[in-house]
Formats: sequence, C-alpha cells, structure tokens
Amino acid sequence: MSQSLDRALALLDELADGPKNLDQLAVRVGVHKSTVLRLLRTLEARRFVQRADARHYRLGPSLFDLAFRALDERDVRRAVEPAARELNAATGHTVHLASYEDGEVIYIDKYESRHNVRMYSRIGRRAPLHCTAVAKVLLAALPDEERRRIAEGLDYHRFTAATITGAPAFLTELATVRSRGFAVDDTEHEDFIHCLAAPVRGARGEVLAALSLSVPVVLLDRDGLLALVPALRAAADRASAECGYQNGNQDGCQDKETQ
Amino acid sequence: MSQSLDRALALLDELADGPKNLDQLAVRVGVHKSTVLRLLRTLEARRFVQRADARHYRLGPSLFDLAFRALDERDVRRAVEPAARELNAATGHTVHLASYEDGEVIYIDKYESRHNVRMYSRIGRRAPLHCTAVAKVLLAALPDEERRRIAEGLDYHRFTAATITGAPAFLTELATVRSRGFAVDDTEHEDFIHCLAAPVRGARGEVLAALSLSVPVVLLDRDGLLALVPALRAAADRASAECGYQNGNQDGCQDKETQ
DNA sequence: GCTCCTATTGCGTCATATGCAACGGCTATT
DNA sequence: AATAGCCGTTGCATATGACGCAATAGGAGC
Repeated sequence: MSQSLDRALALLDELADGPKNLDQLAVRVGVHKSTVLRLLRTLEARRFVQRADARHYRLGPSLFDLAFRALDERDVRRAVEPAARELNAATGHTVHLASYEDGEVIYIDKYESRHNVRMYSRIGRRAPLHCTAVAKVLLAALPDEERRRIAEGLDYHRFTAATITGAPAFLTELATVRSRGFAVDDTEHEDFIHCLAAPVRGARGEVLAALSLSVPVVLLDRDGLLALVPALRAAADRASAECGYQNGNQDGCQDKETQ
Repeated sequence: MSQSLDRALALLDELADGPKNLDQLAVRVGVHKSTVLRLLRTLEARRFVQRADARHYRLGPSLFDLAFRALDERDVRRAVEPAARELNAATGHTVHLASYEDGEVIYIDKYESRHNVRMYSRIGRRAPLHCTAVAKVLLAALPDEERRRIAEGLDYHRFTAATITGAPAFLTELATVRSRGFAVDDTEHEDFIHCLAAPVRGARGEVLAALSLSVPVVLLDRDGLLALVPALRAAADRASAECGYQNGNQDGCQDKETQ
C-alpha cells in the first residue's frame, strides 16, 4: 500500500544478514541509489539502522529495543519464564517457547543448552509445521476443520528419513499428540536432534503456547528423552498455572476442549 | 526525509508498549486515522505488525526475527557468549554485555540472575553514561578529547545519593577505571544494585565491549562485590582471547593504548 | 431495534517520493 | 604523484502516490 514504507522494510530485511552498501541495497530491492539513501537516512534518524563504517549500513539499536520491549509485553512469555528457566536449569537442555499465530509457529523464547552441541534456532524464527514438536502441540489444539485444512495445505518437505510426509499420517500424529498431551519430534527435522513439547494452557483451558525440550541424540537415546516427559510436563503445568489454568487434572489424557 | 516511513516507524514505537487501536495510534503520532490504517497494512503485509484482535494491532514476528538475526550478526556478542554464560553460571548474578556506538552505550546481551531480586534492563536499551559500570569502561577507553567532550556534554541526572554529578568528578572516575582495568557502579544508578564491569578487547587491544555483573546489595555488600572482580576479569579476558586479543598481561594495570 | 463507536473506502488534491544526471570525495592503482 | 574509477551525495523536475476529508459499513453494547 505504501510504496516508500514497503521499500524501507525490504531494506531492513536485506540488512538483517549483514552490513551492505548503497549499491548492493539498490540492486537487491530494485530502486535507485538515491532513493535508498533517503530511506536509510530516515531509518537512521530513528536509529533503526546505523552506519557500520563510511559506506556500510547495518541494523540499529532501536530495532533491538523495540523487539525486546514487545516480547516483554507478551504475557505468556513473562508468565512462563520461571518454569522454563527452571526446566532449563534442571535438565541442562535447550528449552523453547513457541506460539501459534496466523498459520505460523513462532519461537518466542529460548533458553540455551549447557552442552556444546546446540540446536540452531532463534527467537522470532518460524518453526516448520510438520516436523517440530512445538508445532504438533499447537496444531493439535486447533479446531478440527482448521487443523485438517492446515494439514492438507502443507508441503511436507522431507528434512530427514523420519520426517512425516503426508497429511493423513500427520493428522494421525496430531490426534495422538492431542490425546497423549505431549508431542515428540523423533529426529524429524534434524538428524541429530529430538524434541519433546507440551502445551501451556490459559484460564479457559485453551492452548497459549508450547514448551519444548531439544536434546542431541548423542546425549540421550529415545528412552532417555522420554524419561524427561514428566519434568517437561511439570514445567508446562507450572507455566499453565501461572497463566491462570485451574484444572489440575493430569491423568495423562488432557483431551479437553481447546477453544 | 521520508514522511510516510517516518510515521510508520513512529507507529512501531507506539506499538512497542502494548497493542493499540487505530484512533489511539492516530492521536499519538498526529496523523489521520486512514493514514494510520494504510501504513499498518503495509507493515502487516511484511509481518512487522499483526492484529492482536479485530481492533488492535501489535508488533509482529518479522521484527523479532530481524532483531535476533542482527544480534547474531554482531561478532562480539557471539564471541563473548561462552565466557558470559560461564560467569553467569558461576556467580548466579546478572551478566550484561554492552557496547559503545555513536555516543550511546547499548546492552547487546543479557544473562539473567538466578536470584529473585533482578535488575531492570533489556537488550537494546541504552545505559545512562554517567552512572553505570559498563559505560564507565567504554568511555574510559575513548581518546582523551572525545572522552572529555562527552563528559562535559552529559546532564548528570541524580538517580541516587551516590550518583556522580559533575564532569570533573566523572573524568577522575574514568581515569581510575582506565588505570585499574575495571569499573564499579556503587549504587549510582539504582539504590539497591551495584555493579562491576571490565573491558573485552579485540586483536589490536581496542575495547570492543564491556562485560558486567549486577548484584543486589541485599545479597552482597561492597566487599562481597569486589571479591567478584577476579571472576569478572577472568571472564572478560577469556572473552577478549576469543576476540583475538593476544597480550596475556594481567598485572592489574592494563593501561595500554586503546585506539 | 437502535445508537454509538471504530474500521474501511472513494475521491480529489498536492505534497513528496522518485529517478536522473551531475558533482565530489576517497581509494586504489600504476 | 597523478589519474581513473567507484560510490556516496545533492539539485531538480516530474508525476506518482500518500494524504486528509467525509461518507459508508460493520459491530458491539444498550
């Protein structure tokens, strides 16, 4: 709708993977150099970009400030923090918090593993829907027809030998997740990582977010991973309580309504 | 320079502290509702904002993605991470990493305290220059005339009884920091917090960033804080090594050239 | 069922964002 | 040291596209 704004946002995107100069930017977004310069000047005035050196621009501190302020605003994130931190401390593994928004699953928090083998992920990143534990938990909570619609619209890119590659199999998996109350990603996204995820619920029992543990297979085999389920669920339940979820029923089968 | 872009950035700023509707935004940035709508639509198309509900907008995932990608790009941050994490684990206190850019000191990383009493800070935030340990370390490393110029331009807002409130006293403090090799914020910013900071140096000995520990006074008195100096310096030195700093001379008096 | 509030759209106007081309500072090159 | 080439920067003329206004539509609340 707004041309100049759109171009400016494209510039920010370009700058996200490293400093660039005027010409590079002009080519990448397809506008004249001078236009780029003027847009950058406005962005610079508001500290969204800054000059790395005389001829290179990079993203500026306003962006960080904004992003973290906004993340702080997200109530779930704040509410889940203590439980997630404790889970991270207790297990030593990577903990993620992800939420579902507009057909996407986004990581909204991350607590790094103590170990050297780390998972590659980042706050703000989108998780693939068909092969991550967090996405399974979040999709499993959607109303039937929406879940089906989404499942049938996915492309099921095969990341590893274990990746689920079809809507029917995926819908079956989601049903399992829904009835069991937690999800497993058994090296379906990356060869060397497997994950668990469990839902964080709000006052009306609706699923607000998914809390997950990601563990390199070299550290823990499948049984070792599954042995972490109680710890994960305890953390997710504590987080749910923090978010106003009342019902303490944890009989292994939380298949109640999910709005 | 670019009006619409400038307004859009103002909108983002407004949205950083919570979802707002059209009218609120229109009033705050001083433009017509319909203009706000059109700008938001562009921002929404690029996922910089999203609708929280029918009549409220909030910041979107692109922003988070961008911010974290940009942070990852910052080499210092990545290089310092292991040392900072270890320092955080060893002491249990809040660890900050800050850098100096264009007359400002910005937090570029943070590791939370294990304790309940926490410091209020955030990645992306600006640190006040005259009353934080990180700023002292970073300013102390600047060339003489620039340091003097900055010191004389500050407003020395008095946050606490201990805040340094004049350029001469501040310059003396910086000289001490420079020769001693670390800085102390003795409840100069907040009554209940005191901090230590030490420089992280690059290949040519230049100061790249400041690493700091923030501790509530209820947990540790002044001597207790100072007892952490060796741990902090060890971490800063490890981080410096990671950044290419060669000179292992740690005789308590790193007053070498600082570019 | 009615009212009020807020989002949305069509439209006419003109501010403003744009591309172009020329300038100028800097670096690198021989 | 002189020159060539690169890249950032500026002035200008143009028309695009962003703007405010006012009318419409769509809900929510009473």
